[in-house]
Amino acid sequence: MKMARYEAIKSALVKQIQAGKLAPGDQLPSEHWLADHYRVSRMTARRAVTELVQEGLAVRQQGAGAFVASQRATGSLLHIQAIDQEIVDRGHQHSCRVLELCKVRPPVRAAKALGVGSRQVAFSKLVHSERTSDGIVRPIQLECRYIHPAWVPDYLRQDFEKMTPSQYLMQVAPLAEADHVVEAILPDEETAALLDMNPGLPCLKLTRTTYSRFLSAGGKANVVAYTELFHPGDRYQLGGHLTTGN
Amino acid sequence: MKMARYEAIKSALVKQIQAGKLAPGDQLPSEHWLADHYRVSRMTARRAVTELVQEGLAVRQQGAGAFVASQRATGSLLHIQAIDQEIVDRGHQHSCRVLELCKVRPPVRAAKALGVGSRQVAFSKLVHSERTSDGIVRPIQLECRYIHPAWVPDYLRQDFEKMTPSQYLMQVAPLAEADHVVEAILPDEETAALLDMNPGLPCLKLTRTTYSRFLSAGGKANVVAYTELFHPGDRYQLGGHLTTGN
DNA sequence: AAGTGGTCTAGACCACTTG
DNA sequence: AAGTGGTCTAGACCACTTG
Repeated sequence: MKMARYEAIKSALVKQIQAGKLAPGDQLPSEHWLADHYRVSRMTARRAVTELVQEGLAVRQQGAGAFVASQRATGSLLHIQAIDQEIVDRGHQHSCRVLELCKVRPPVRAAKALGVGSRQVAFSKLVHSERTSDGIVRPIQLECRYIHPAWVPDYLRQDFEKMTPSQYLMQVAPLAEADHVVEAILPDEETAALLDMNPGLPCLKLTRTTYSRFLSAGGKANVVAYTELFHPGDRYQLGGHLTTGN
Repeated sequence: MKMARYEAIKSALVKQIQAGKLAPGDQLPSEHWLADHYRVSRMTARRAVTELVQEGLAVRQQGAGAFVASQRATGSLLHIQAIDQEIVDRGHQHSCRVLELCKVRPPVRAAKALGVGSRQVAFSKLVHSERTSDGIVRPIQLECRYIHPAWVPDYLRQDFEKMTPSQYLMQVAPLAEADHVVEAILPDEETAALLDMNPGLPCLKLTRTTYSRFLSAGGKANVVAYTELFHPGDRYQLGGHLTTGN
């Protein structure tokens, strides 16, 4: 197992950072110096530094140099998946039921996120259920989604029991980004009933604002959807494993 | 504003992917072909492809080629920060109070995560509070942390009102990764009291398992800490913005 | 055997920051 | 003015996958 030369340089630098010889804020050796010192071309030395930057261990500033990144506080990442995917990944069966699919005047928070003022938008309300291997079916997510009208003229004509709104949107408006907010709330009566849960027990609520990869052009907004997702607290948890540092 | 040549190639490829001319699974033009076609060196063509891969739009397979990545389900990421950082970022003041700092026999779930059997481990229990600009101080997080004994012999001698456990651990055992689980729960009486919240109102609970970047060696475990974090549901939400794809 | 990506060279010019 | 990173060239050899 031969180590690439850029990897050797990189791990030498990592070692110095971990040993504290290079403290946060300290300047790394310049790419030219590394190239000389390790007798490699600058492209190779540069790659070592580039990977440190990509891994969040260093930052670069053109004209000035590369510096050891300040230790980030326990910054970690949580991966959020589509609910149907999540259920399938657990080895269970997903199904969903459409409760509403119509035009509505959105609540203020949704109208704000979508930037539609007081115009009407497409709205869908679904319950996603999970069937475990014992055959038990239980609701796991209530999805309330407000769609920017410019983006999805055909949204209201879809059959979301066959293809989830999330899947449909992915096709017509490839998604690039999403904002998420996670909260613990007490469900209102209707939500508790739809999720088949004891009122008084908490809900995990996700609020998602979805953006498209296509840049906004010609009056089309960049925000595609504003979605509120409610989960029974005793039946659903959000899990994630991801690396620290950037 | 001149566009770099690798960026031009990259955006040409992105356009073809978005237009559907290159569908998921299709092979991208080879780096050699791109170099010829755009009259650039292969290093430059390669960089264009490399960035597509890093952005999750393509995957490479040595010897075979690069291929358009399959559209992922709405996978998005949530950034989780250390609480003190989060409070400071909001422009408020952070403080914390140590409730317990001792050795304990950990609960089963913690013992399992740490891999310590029935041995004793270091334990800390803190309340983190936020002081807003109006001078109001309110608890925002209850932190219960179990520490693998092999990793932090001096843990129990620290003054965590000066430096948070998270900051301390970062110094002695540089963190690489963390598992997170997010739940909505009802707090028990003690937790509700410590967080100064109405019992009956929900808590946002984060469970974090922290790993070190240093590989396990000589019997030292790789898991550094198992932590449970409780937040008042009406005062705290987890927010995050991040790109999709990968 | 031919094509592909993975690594690497030994230069070059440029934009930018710093003393 | 000197040093730094940002981009780029025109090659090379290698490891790997595919027909």
